[in-house]
Amino acid sequence: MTNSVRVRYAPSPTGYPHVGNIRTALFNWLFARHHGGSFIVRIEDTDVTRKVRGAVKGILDGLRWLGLDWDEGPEVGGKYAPYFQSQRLEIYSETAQRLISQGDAYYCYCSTQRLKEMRAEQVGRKQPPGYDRLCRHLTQEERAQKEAEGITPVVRFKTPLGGQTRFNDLIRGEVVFDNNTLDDFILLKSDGYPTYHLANVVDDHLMEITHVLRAEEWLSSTPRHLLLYRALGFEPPQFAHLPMLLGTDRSKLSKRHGAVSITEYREQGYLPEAMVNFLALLGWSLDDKTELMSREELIQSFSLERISRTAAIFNQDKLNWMNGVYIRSLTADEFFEAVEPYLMMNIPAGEALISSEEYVRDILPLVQERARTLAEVAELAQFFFIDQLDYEPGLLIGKNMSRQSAIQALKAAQQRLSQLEAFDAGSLEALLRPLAVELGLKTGQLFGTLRVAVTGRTAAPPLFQTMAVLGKERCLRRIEAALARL
RNA sequence: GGCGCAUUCGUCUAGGGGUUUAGGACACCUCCCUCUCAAGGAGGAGAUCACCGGUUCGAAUCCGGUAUGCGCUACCA
Repeated sequence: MTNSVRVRYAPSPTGYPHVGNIRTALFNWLFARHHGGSFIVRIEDTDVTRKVRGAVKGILDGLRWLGLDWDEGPEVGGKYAPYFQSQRLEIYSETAQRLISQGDAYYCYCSTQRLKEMRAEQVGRKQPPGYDRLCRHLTQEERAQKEAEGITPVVRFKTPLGGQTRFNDLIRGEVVFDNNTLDDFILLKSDGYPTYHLANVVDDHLMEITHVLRAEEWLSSTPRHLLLYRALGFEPPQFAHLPMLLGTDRSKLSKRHGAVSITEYREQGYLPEAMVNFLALLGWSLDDKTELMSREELIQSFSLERISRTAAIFNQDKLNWMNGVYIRSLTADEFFEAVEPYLMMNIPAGEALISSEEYVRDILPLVQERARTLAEVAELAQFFFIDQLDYEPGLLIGKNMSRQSAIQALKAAQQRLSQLEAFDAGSLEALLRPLAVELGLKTGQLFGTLRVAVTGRTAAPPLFQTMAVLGKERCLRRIEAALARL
């Protein structure tokens, strides 16, 4: 297949995998899969000072968790290896050398101190800050002089002084920049590492990337990249700048908006399918109503044309809703599998799981439709796992009930229940409903009192099923304990 | 400050000159179901389509300007 689509996800391992970043990965992946192309992961570890240990693993684990498999990249290798930019340093410095000898780049010896002062002065004069090109015209002697002083230079690109750079963004349409608003940006840092601009352009070319789908924050850098492609004689890929993801206050999504790392969402018990579905809808839509879509459906219907141009706010409420939908759609076995690790993290639930998986499996259907996250499950089912219920005794006395009537109700229930042979939901209902009438209570009153006695809560799964799962022993003991509290 | 991008219910969005009294979803409210909570069902409220001009018989949709927001303006990506 010729002209096959090749896209890449190029994260920088400077922290944990941010959902905004992962959304970019998702769009790239969907685009590649939709077109039967290749999805490549390339680690852009060119900033030694910001490198974070374990970040690469976090990113890859995040992709794996969401089911975003890559055709080339770390662990799987590929024709264009290596896929870590820190292992491709020679390529970049050779390219920089070539640019210098072509006259498209030059050494710059300016100190960070001078650069800082220059910028401060420019800002003070309300001038746009930017490199003043001092070293662009250094003579041979001046350069030799600087070298003799032992200054390690950086390499800067000779940005054309005039003209315009334009391109057709696949999402935003034609974008035009005047070259004179661009300064002579750095290609190679003094530590020998390339900047994003150089490494990105070189690798996208070498790895034969056909489409660059990246966040909007890169839009302003695109003319620099285009200028580089031209100087290098490379044919540029197509660009598509994705809308950004914002926090609830419309600023760039960050820590203070809550969870931002995909790892955190995983820990909180969001299902990967829900996460993929939700993230896909942030900046992309199929039509005016379709919202619930599987990975396959997303792949099939994904297209660049339907990506929106406006930044999107990450709506946690909607994610919660969607995750609940996905949780409810799970079969009993799938739900058990999914929730098991979360139960193990909760001490009483974990112990129950170890001592009787059957018991836990009986409990799960009662909480499945009430949980929005897997982490919530242990909390919702907590009363199934502990013996000492902790609740306000007053809760046993329902609306329009007296302490006396609550005691009377519990005693009567205790008495009847102890004689009940078949302790299943149907039998319990057949026994308890008439009992309410007998006691002159509304069903809601009797059941409410029993619910608190048996679960310690006013909101819980349906009473009869709950009691059936708890079993006769436990129910009677809890009623006894409730009586003691009144 | 300069440059760039954007602007439809609180939020995600549909819509791209007449089919729109601007549709859907989340959240919110009411009712139904009901032993509570969920889930489900039926409704409701919520957007003068940022603003001002222009083009047109007709504009949320096209054009211009303004405002606002965001991004870039690093030997960070």
